[in-house]
Amino acid sequence: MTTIQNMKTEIELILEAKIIEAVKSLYEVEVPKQAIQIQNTRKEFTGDFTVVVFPLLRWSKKSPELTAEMIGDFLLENEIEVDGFNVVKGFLNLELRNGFWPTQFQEIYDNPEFGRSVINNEDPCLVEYSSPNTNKPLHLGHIRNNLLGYSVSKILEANGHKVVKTNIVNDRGIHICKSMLAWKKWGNNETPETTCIKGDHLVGKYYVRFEQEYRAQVGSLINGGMEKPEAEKNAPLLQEAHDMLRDWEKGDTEVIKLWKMMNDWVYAGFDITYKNLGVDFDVIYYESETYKLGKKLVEKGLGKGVLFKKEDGSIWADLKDEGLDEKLLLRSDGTAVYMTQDLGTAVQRYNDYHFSDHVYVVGNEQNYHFQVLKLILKKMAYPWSDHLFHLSYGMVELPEGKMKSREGKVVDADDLIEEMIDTARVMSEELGKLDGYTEVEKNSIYRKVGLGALKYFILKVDPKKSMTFDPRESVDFNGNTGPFIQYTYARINSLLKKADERSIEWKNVSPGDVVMSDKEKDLVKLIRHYKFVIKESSKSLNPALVANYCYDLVKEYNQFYHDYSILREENQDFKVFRLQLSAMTGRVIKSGMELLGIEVPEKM
RNA sequence: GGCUCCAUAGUUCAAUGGAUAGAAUAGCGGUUUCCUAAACCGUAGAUCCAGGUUCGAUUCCUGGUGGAGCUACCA
Repeated sequence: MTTIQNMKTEIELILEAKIIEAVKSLYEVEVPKQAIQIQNTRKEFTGDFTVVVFPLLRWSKKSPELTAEMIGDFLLENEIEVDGFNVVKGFLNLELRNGFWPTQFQEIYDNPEFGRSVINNEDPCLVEYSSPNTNKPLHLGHIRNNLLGYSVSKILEANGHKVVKTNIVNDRGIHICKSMLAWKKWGNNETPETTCIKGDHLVGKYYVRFEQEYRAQVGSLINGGMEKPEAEKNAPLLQEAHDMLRDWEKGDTEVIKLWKMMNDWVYAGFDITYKNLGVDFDVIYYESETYKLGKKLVEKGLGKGVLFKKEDGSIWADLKDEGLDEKLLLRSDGTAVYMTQDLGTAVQRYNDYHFSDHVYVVGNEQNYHFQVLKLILKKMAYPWSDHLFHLSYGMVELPEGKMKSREGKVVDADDLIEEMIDTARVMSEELGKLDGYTEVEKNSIYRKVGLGALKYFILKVDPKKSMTFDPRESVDFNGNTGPFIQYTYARINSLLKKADERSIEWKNVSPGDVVMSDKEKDLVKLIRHYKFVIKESSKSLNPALVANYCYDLVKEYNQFYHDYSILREENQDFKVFRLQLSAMTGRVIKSGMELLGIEVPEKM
């Protein structure tokens, strides 16, 4: 991803230039920028910024310590911001003048858009996520997908990208025919209304039913002496499902009618889940519409000689030159496969939006699929194929192993959301802090906290890594959790409210000369770091960076809050500064959590 | 078999090639006449193995071991 952000006024750049100057003056060489390593000084050491001098030794031809001393001396004399330094091994720790951090803080505090960039590219970035099948309800794996997609969209926006959130609904194919067939055979005309079952769950029930009946058929065929692969292929139920798919592609009225009805049940169900999860989309594509374009593209590719046809009439892409295998694009009976649809969807989207980049949030089990998708589009000479990114995330596993949706061994999304909110309610009632609030207020807070716990638990993990979801741990609201962060926000909010109640003037006054303690300076540094975090998380499409940052910030603030008086501080300047520091921390928490799709409660 | 990814405290997660590998949780021990104790402090505990590159490797390279995924005319 490309990120444009104006960082020219940064102290790092000033120091970098000065160090280049120092080296030039001391050793008479012009060193490249890459050789200048500046990092934040680690807390154990004294100083604000640290220059790593090892890369400079080849020019200085002196020991690390001496090189550091010489550069330190030069900076002390020639750079007004540098007030002192110390050298530890090859590390030159620079100490900045007293006024530096207060000034930095005021700049940050006065900038209401701190951390965010203005839109700098009119062509949007498309983010596809969710991508459900319409044959079963959403589960834990989808939750990770949805949270990642939504959060990545927010993060890209914060970095100045226009974003179009999109969804592709896999509403056609053999999977939905399985549910349809099972409902037709054993459904007794059940509907969400007659059963009071959420539509997606009802359809899912028949998908499971199909699998059960199918397994039974395969079993009896094997008992009859058939080999397993043969039996799996020839089971009458599967044949019937395939017949149904062919009828569907032909436009058979009966089949289409059934298909529409059942899909509508599912959509109504999904809408509820999406709403509860707090995610949404700007545009939704349906494979039942894009697969036709996909088929046309395949025909076109065949005509151009980019693709080839086998004797049985199936159409393939030959990717052996690219180190991959042959890939089927159209079955011998002329029906489309997954790849056909995705080709069509991609082209359709480019025609619709002229996107600058397109992010696909899809599980890592489809790495091969996206590799192939890009290659085929490239072969077909679409220049934008280089701008497709597969945000490949790892599986969510349960402590007892993998989820298996065919066996019904899944954590259902709706159940999980409800459980989290319930747990939040129980915890909160035990603590009794919301006594006196209305039911509506309380429920709103339970929701925020329960979902905050769930979302943070999932988003704090690096997307590309597979993760273990332990229900017991996910409902923990202490430690490195969403509620811990929310709690800190609520505390800050309460503090500021008290300040206002006591008519303390703090919002728009300058605190004058403040000598910051180390703790306060650490907090300011960490707040300042937020914009780097946003930038980096956008570059790497990684919300976990934001999540872990929020935690670090809150941890730091809690220590400050514990050790320092704020409202009781007698020095007016210090009091104002600490209130502003608290308010700023709150703003960053809220902003960061927003990027994760997590709401923060005003009290809890 | 081939390709890809992963391996860090008991457990769940961190660590742009940099200083003494951080947290959380579970364990043990503390803090509340005071701005929300869903908090804070202390204690103990880890880089799969063997080489290599480097001033410096959890990070990069090679080999091994262990695990996951893909390799479907399913999506």
